[in-house]
Amino acid sequence: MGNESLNILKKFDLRHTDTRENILRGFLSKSAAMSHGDIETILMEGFDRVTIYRTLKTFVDKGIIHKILDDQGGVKYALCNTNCKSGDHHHDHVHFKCSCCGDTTCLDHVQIPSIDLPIGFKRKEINMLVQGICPNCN
Amino acid sequence: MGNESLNILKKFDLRHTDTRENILRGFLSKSAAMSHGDIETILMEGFDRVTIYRTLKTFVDKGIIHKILDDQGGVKYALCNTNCKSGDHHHDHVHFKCSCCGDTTCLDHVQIPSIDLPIGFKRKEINMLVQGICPNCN
DNA sequence: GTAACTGCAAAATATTTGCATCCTT
DNA sequence: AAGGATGCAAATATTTTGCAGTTAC
Repeated sequence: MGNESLNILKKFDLRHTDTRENILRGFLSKSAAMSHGDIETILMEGFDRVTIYRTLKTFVDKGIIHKILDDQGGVKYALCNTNCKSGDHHHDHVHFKCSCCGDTTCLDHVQIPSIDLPIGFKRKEINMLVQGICPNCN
Repeated sequence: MGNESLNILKKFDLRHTDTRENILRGFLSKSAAMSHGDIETILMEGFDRVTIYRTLKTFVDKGIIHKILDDQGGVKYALCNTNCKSGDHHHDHVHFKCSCCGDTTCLDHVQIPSIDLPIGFKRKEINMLVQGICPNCN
């Protein structure tokens, strides 16, 4: 068994520090995506804003977490489920934001449907954000 | 014929001012979405940053333009093509961002495909952002 | 020991608010 | 004339950068 967050840090060749371990623990224990503010909250006092920014950046770069944007430009982060590698994210799943509780989640098993683009357009990556009501609020 | 931007202002019950007319002219003459910075550029000097913010907000509220976010959270605006009313936008089309030239456009004729959500989720609104290469850069 | 990581200060950016003045209707 | 719109200053919010000190390996 061992400590899941430690394993992740080791797997991605990152040093083990308190901030990193706690942030990872937060992600592992919560299914919804977290904003910078959410993370500040779970860390309580004693952690530096800047360190959080840098930690999140590091995690995104390594492919441990990915950025999620809502319709208003709000930034959140969530664990990468599949095999994302450094600088190479694969997220062809849908993001869902509940307009009631505000939680944003990755619908890992919902594939983004294919789409017919007009002539001349070449698709590379698709992001899809669905807004509505989640099961908890329904 | 007359002045298109004047007509729009009249239609939406807004006063005719230089800033508004010029910003609208900008939108009408450009097919790609514009960021706050883009607008500052086309207006050249003599216009206040704050006024632009307020003008854009007014236009969004009235349903003249809509906000578009790219994958990095960049904010752009584009004219509403269809019949959007005050506080009630209808944008079931796809947004396309060219990773080459950076232009973001509304693919008005591409409908967002329907999607099967897991049980318990209720869809309200869907946003779709496709990234790739546009015809101009292809 | 050394490179990586943190924490603090400060800079750079982005957006909002208050208020006096000016302009459209 | 009157309310709406603007411009300036300043407040907020968000993210980045520099650097010295600390820590994991």
